[in-house]
Amino acid sequence: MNILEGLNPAQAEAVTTTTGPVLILAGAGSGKTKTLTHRIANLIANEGVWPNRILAVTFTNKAAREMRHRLASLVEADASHRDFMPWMGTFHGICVRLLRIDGHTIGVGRNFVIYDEDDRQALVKQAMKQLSISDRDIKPSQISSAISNAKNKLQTPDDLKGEARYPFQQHLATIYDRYESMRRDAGALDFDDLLLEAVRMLQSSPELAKKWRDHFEHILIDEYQDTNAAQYQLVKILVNQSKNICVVGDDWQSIYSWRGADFTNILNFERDFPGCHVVKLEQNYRSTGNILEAAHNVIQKNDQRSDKKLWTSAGDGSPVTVHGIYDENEEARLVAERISSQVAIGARKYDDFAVLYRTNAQSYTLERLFLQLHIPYQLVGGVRFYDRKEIKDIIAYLRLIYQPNDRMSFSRIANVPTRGIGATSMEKFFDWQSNQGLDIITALEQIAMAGIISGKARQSMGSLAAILRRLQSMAETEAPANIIEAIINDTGYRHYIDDGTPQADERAENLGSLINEAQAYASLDDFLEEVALMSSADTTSDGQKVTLMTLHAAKGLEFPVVFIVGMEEGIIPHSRVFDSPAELEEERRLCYVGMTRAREELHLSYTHSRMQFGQRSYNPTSRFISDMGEGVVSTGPTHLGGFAPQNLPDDELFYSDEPGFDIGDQVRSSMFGDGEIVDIDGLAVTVRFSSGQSKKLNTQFAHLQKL
DNA sequence: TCATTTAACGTTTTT
DNA sequence: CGTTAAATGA
Repeated sequence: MNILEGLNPAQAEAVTTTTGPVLILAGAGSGKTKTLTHRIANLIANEGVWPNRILAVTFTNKAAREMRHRLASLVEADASHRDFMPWMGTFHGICVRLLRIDGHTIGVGRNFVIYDEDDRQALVKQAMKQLSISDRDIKPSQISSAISNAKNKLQTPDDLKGEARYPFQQHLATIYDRYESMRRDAGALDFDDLLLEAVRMLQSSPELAKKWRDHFEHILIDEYQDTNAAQYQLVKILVNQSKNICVVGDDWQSIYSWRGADFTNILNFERDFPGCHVVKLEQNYRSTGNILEAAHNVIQKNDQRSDKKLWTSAGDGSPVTVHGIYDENEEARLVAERISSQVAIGARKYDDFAVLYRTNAQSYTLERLFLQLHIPYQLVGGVRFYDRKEIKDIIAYLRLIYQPNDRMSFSRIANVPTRGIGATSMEKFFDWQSNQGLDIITALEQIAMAGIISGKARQSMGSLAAILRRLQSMAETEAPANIIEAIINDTGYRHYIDDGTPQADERAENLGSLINEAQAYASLDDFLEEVALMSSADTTSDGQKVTLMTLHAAKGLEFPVVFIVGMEEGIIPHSRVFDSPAELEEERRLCYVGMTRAREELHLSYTHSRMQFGQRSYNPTSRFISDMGEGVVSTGPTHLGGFAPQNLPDDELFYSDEPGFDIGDQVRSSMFGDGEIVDIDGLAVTVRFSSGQSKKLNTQFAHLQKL
């Protein structure tokens, strides 16, 4: 049996300890996916566990897909039952499956649609309108994320109402409540509901909980450090008497606390499952010694962390390089030239490189230059394929056919392509529809006869109803790809996007790709689910291209050469975390994750100045740079020819931390009038002006005059 | 009702 | 700076 071959002793121990709780503390690059895959293979091939009785949770769909492939090739040798695969997927995906099977017990219909971030925010907006709460004082986006937070902590509107102490919280609870009833009426679940409702379902019925507890003999969870309260609760419910639960994770790589993830879940695993078997994977197979050492030195500065020391037998390798650059354009140029020259001499291929950054906005400069220099690149994240307008429109049609109560989707497509159904007609329609208690398609059919709505709109609604009804019956027999084609043709959408602009072709192409994607799915619910749960990390890498992505998106990946750009205070660590020690530690972990993606070369850069918010800003070098230690770091070129800083006046080249102001100084600004300095933070001063408002200003730009 | 213009606004990270 | 949402006029 080759399943145990090629594993080191710690990995083998993790694979062969098949009963009872197991905690695998796996450092970066220690072969954790391999261990997990082999563990599953071993359970199936050597322990005789029925694959269907195994639940394996991964962080992304891509990870699940990869694991499935590796598992297939491992087990294939003696596994005749290829169709039988373990339950594999993300928490969200698993919950969808559970809810489709048993959701009806708590009133969740089988054909629910899944709302994404945009849908949720749009619905919040509608809820606020209904409650006549102005979106000037309270931002829908703020409410939307607050609702998400509440759901991740399993809090209901009533829970919030109970502890509401400020007007905002009361409003929040009210809007949340209305949002929930509107969402239910639409037959929809949002992202967080998938977890929340699955937990609620299992908690509501002891028999149901027992059914699934008995079903899953083995549970494995990857990236356990990034589980949130709802996911944790789900795990606790599903683990049965024999406690065959195996979690893998690394608290040093926990970077999703802003999404409700709680890495103390992994630190407390031993407490939750007493007597658990702990395996530490500390041998790193990915990076060279210098990279590992520098990354280690950065993470050491955190207080909230477990103790471990990764090691490698790979040798020191080249030192980590640090480049101080003039501005973000020069930074992009440095990266581009490094890549081009290495590819030109045949030392590397384009897909050996990854450029990592903290915020998506930073990709812009890189993209522009890469396009100019004809460097092929692939952007992970950013504007997702499924976020494009034309794609979302078609998806909305599909959703409406699938779930004819989905108002959100109907609102989106009612007048797309334009058919003369305006805001007033829509309002009348919704009023009438909810009074009659009909689903949207039926209501459309009947409103034409009711004489509520006049002229053109009335006629349009009638013909739209006919089209939708026909598509709906089609959906019972036809594959998703055919339905999409029918939508594009029958609704006049194809003609609608062909508006003569240069983007018309691109849109048509996108629709073609959508049909292609859909070919892979046999049923509408599978396709809609896949679309809804698709993540940016799930974009398949294709061909010889440099990869551009955020540090977050890089989790779990590796590249021979990694650039991390924007190593500046305010970017990494991000300025929004400065007053929170816990969040600062997360930034440090994020930096650690980025650094440990590199196999052979790691290049870091920071700039003297950078355009942010359309303003030039001057950020000090990131504190993480000085934490890396001197032995492993070599300082690279600090500028490139042509745009060298020495061409510039001295006073723009260097700045001191002393802005020449003190707290309490009276100053005059040409923009805001007179005021008093109330706070100083490096080059930024906060001024309270006589008008009453406070402003944070950069002393280099504001031209404040001392009085 | 729709298209064009104008204003505001936002940038952390995403299943 | 660049994008999207509201406002305005036709």
